[in-house]
Amino acid sequence: MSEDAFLATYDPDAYGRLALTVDVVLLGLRDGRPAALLLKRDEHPQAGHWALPGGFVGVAETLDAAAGRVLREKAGLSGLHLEQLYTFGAPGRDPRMRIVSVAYLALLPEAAFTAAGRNGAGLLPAIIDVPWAGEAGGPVALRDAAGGGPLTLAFDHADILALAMLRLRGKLDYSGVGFALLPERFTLRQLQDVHETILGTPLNKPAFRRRMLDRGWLEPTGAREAGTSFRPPELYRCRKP
Amino acid sequence: MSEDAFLATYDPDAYGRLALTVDVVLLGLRDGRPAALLLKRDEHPQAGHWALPGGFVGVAETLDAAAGRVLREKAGLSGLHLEQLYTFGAPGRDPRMRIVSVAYLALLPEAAFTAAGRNGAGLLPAIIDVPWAGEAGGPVALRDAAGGGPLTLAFDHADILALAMLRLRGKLDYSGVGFALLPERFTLRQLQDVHETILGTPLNKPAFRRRMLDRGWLEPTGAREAGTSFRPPELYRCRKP
DNA sequence: TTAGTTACTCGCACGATGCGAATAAGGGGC
DNA sequence: GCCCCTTATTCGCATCGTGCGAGTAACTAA
Repeated sequence: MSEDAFLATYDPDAYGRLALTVDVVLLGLRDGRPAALLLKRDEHPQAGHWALPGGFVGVAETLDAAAGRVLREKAGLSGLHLEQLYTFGAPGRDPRMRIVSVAYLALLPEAAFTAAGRNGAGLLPAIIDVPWAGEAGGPVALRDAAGGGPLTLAFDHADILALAMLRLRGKLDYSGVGFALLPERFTLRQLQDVHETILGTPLNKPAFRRRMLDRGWLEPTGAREAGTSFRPPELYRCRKP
Repeated sequence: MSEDAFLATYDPDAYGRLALTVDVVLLGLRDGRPAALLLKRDEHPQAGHWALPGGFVGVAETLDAAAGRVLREKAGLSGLHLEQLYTFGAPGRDPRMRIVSVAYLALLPEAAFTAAGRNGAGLLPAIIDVPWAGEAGGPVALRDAAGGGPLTLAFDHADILALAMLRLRGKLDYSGVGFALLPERFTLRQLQDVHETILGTPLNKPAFRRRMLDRGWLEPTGAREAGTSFRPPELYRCRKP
């Protein structure tokens, strides 16, 4: 049998049905803490629970494209840093059927984060409390950024979020990923704040400064931050992340 | 409508059909070079081409379990280091239909690698030539470990293999993953050989030694390697990887 | 016992980093 | 204009990890 003949008779259902989704962790900073944007499920299953924005993968759609579409449709955002995180496929993770989910991590600068939380899409900013130090990993706790009440997520989304924090911590200091959490132009202090917030550790200022400048990823703009009542810091731009 | 009622009427085909597979990169060392075990496809599509061992994910099967099953059924191996790598889902990657593949990385100690290459399962050991330095990433070249002829892989399996090498290089020196390429007990020289082979760089012996011992992952066994015609090196065991 | 080979250790140089202190620069009050 | 307050930015030093050459130790074979 030729390959063409084989393809003509191929039965797509021979190996059982399953569905594929993407779930996107919308991560940003809020009040000096890591935070994520959550969506209240208004359909079954688990209607009324908080969850990561997600959606089914279209049959002719790249996984990256599906994640980008979710970002656009559910949060009205585009052009963000977006990377694949991990694929979650435990058989019982969704009661509908076998649903395998490719998790993505999206990083939002502070302005985009607060804007997305207010644009009427129903996205809830939730503070992420990371109880472990370094890159030990483990569960994280969530609470409403406004109210403070603890939140529980639908499905296995808490695991996804925890993995996102772990991955971000791991990549932060060797991979310019931190710039994705800052505006186009930023000060070294802001960059340090981002790192301290994600890592959950205070960092030494001169050492951090030196390390970042020695990396060669930063480009001074010549401009300085306005509106300060003290010496205005230089604004930098990211060159290579 | 209650959640139960919703689930009873849920249509699993509402979002289009696709299939999910796992593909496993069986990585080991051969003659001081990184190598992978490949399988000749004897069914369409791309019958006759070399490919990574893989299989469809069972409908009630964990992704990790599916990867373990592939390892067992196609290579007769179990108990190996196995980790999820990345999920490949470009729409045209398989001509049959939309097939999304979760790639796994399996690491084989040298003995398991040579044994699996000979146990009649038809696995071909292929040397991996990595043309890039450090963690730059990019395509890798494959050639038959016996003959030397260059090999081309089916589907996008070359991309998967290249990513596996990149990931392995990145994780090697901070994550005890190198021990998975060694037998239970090994000498420091063997460990250094593994690192040099994977990284593609010669390493300084005293520095490597000191670094590894300071990590605290190694435990001296008190025994020494036998059969040498010179001073026998101490055998170590891995404690914490 | 000696030669030969490899395991293992020492000592030093150098670069990266932690860290406190000194200096620079702007705004606001006077 | 001058002083004070606050933060930015730089300096100098101690410390640690690492690269590296050379030395010492241990074993086999002859």
